[in-house]
Amino acid sequence: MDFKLEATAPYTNARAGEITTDHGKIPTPIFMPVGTVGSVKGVHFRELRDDIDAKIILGNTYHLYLRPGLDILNRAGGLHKFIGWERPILTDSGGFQVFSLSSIRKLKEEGAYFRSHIDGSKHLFTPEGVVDIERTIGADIMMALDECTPGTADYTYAKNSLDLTMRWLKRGWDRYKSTEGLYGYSQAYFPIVQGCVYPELRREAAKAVADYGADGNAIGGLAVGEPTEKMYEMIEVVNDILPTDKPRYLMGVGTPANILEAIDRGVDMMDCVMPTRNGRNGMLFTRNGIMNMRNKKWADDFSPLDEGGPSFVDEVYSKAYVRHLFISNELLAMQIASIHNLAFYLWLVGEARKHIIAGDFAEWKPKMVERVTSRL
RNA sequence: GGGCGAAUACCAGAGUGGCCAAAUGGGGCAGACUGUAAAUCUGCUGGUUUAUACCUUCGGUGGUUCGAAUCCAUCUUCGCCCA
Repeated sequence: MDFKLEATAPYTNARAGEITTDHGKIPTPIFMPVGTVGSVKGVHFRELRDDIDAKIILGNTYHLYLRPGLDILNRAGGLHKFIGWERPILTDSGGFQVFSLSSIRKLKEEGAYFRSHIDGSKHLFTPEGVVDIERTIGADIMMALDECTPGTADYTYAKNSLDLTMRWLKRGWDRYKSTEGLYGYSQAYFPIVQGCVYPELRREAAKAVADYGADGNAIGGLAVGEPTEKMYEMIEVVNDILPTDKPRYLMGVGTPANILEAIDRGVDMMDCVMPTRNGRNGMLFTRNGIMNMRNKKWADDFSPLDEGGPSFVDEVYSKAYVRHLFISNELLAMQIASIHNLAFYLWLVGEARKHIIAGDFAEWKPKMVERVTSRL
């Protein structure tokens, strides 16, 4: 994997660049749709590629390990072949499941013990084991196993949690360095900065992570319960230390405004379930603000879903029709919303990139933040 | 013409003397959702600008009772059965 920094916008830390992987190039800043179980929910790959123009998608180690399992993935020749997606894939390590499935997992020094949310069976995720799984999945970018510390953790918890994550990183990194990809292309391994909302922990983590000299570095444990301002502050603290010549990946963030603010602070890659999940639940993000498609006010609004928007669904379907589909609980509603939201997210980071290169990102961003946060 | 049964909030449908402004489901209105156990979850859904408060409601009318959606009489409408 290679990263080329192309431009930095004046008066900000926003950067434009390009990641090169064996499955293609990724312009940055970039938003990565989440396809946890090998599917971006409700969206065909043709739409994802040709309409949304996603450059890279996510898969999840924990979910794919449980289903379909490593044997199937290995025999399929890796996840790309299994799902029919030829562009890059990044896999999360299961670190987020350490957070989100906290009721059915137990952390030990050796790793994270999970009970499967599917059948209750017991599984152990070690830093080394996760690398092996991600090798089998064949992700272009593999994430280190971490503990995604809750944003509300106290200092002692956060410190111990970070220390564990850093010990796990060493073990995962060693496994990564001593193994190779199974399918003939290279795989990168990104360490993750934790440290909750404590600047000194974040700095300590960022320095330690930077020392590995990985192909890219991630910021995790944000947008997990802490105030938004704290999140922005932590991004600044960490990006002050992470190398500028490597991509920075802010994990799991966020709203359109979060994304613009993160880009402003030097983040290059982001992912979030929001465009798909909130889309399925009737929420549309647009250049002009947020729409709840279930609201009565759209019932007789026959204007295009998002006139001049980046996806075909924005023009061919009316607001009234999409509201009708949501009210009727039709599958098509969720598909249209997911396509729209993802296309919008990709459009948004694409615009950010243009303005970074043009040099007027600092003027463009606040106006855009105001627009995307308003409610229609 | 006779017999039986039923009428409850937007719909369906519980409730059969006080704990009933009335279960539950649907529908409706709004909100939440951030490295996906999520096509999910939460609130509201008679009126009174707030309400553990008051007012008006359970087909109509009239009664019994301290008290009625619940008991009685009668009328109306609907359904089924017999002529």
